[in-house]
Amino acid sequence: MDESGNRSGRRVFREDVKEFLLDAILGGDLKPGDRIVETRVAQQVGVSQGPVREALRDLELFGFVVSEPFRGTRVREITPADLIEVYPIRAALEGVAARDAARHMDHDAIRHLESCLETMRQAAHNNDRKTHIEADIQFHRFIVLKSGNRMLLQMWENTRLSSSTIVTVALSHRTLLELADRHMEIIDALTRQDSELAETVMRSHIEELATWIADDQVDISLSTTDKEIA
Amino acid sequence: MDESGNRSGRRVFREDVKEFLLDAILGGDLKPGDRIVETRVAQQVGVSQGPVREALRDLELFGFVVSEPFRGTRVREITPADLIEVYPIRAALEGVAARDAARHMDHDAIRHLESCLETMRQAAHNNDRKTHIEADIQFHRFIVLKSGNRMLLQMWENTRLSSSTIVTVALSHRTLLELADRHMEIIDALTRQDSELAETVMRSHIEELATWIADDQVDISLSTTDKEIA
DNA sequence: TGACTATCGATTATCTATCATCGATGGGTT
DNA sequence: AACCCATCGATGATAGATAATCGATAGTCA
Repeated sequence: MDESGNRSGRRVFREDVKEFLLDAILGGDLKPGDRIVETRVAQQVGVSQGPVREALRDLELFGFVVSEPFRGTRVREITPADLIEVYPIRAALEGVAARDAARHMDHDAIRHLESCLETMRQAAHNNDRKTHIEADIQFHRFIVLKSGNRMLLQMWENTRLSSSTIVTVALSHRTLLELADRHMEIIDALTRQDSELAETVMRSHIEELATWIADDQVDISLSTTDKEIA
Repeated sequence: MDESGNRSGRRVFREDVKEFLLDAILGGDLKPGDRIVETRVAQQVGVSQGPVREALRDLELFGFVVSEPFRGTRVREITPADLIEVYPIRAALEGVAARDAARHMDHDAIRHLESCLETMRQAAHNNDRKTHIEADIQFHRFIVLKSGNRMLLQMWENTRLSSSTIVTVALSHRTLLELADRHMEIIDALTRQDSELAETVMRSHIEELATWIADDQVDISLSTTDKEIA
């Protein structure tokens, strides 16, 4: 079965439109607050308005955009207040994921995480924020995958939890190397196959991000240049 | 602002269709495995196919139905394996909700929970499963609401976590009174405004459900009559 | 009798046209 | 100059038509 889950491999246009829009949002072509006009997107992608409406609705439920009936759709502006709400959720979900994953972490799995960490370090060295973020997300996603809980993985992917990593990297004032190296303790906990420790460490790892955002919130209001995301 | 969040109060047809379908699914008119034909629903509700497609997509993302491109939509069959995956998620999320809610539980809030518990007890006495379920959901929803985390509440509502309560009541072999009374310890923990205790108790409350489902799974495969949901 | 293939009906996906809504703007009045 | 209201353009929402897809069925052949 192909990646779209369809036996025949046929895809609906909604998926193409969604990819197009996600690329634009995550790539910076569409910025927070930007209005998304259905008919314009339809023209750009080469489809009719229907699949565009469906794609936008998906993205709305995933938290990437916001809309009101008859008033159009905008790219969601993620505020520090949003992040402060999302981190307890991430901490809880990824804590459970780490707990259940700890029982399935063989040598290859640990090496995969170490590889992600090494990629983060290299990216920090090169000041390559984009690669750093992708490796960070890949690190966390792998742990959720190893938990064996498909519903948890779907929920993790279908919310904008992973996009919060993007904003954290942008908003926090830590160096990329700092952000990379703090993943080491997760690897240690998972290597020990200690479920309880894995959960505790993962929750602390994420809850600390919320503390940083909360502490920096005063700074942010005094300085707007940090809002730019690579 | 009205409940649809729209300033002018205008609603799109998608919401009407969604309510229609949810009523049919939760009310038993549409059973797990039943096929949902877009054009037929459109005719029944009195709208065109477009809003029906949008409503079905929402319900798919919420986990109530499943579909494949070009192959139609069916009501999702919730298996014990599904539940065993959902409970760790519920436990984690509602644990966090209880933790954060514990700081905001004034006297009126405690009384509201006690009222829900009393409704459950009355429903148990009357063998009224539907009212019992509704009060149970209301109980948990209120705690999530009191956490003050809007995103958590939205996530709790936008997944089918609440529908897992429906299935648990049906699948577990406990009496309705047993199911009602086990909420008492949550109220106790919240009354103490003890965040850590509240989280621990809530997680145990939900994780125990998973244990019951896992233990009963052998029984379920031997007896199909229990699959009927009131 | 079983396997294979063509056909058809049901249904989904998409397109186009049109209606409804909202916000911006300009003119008129005070 | 400020305020109010009518109008209009842009855009969202929906209806109806049509194209594409899939599964069931029937016919044919070995």
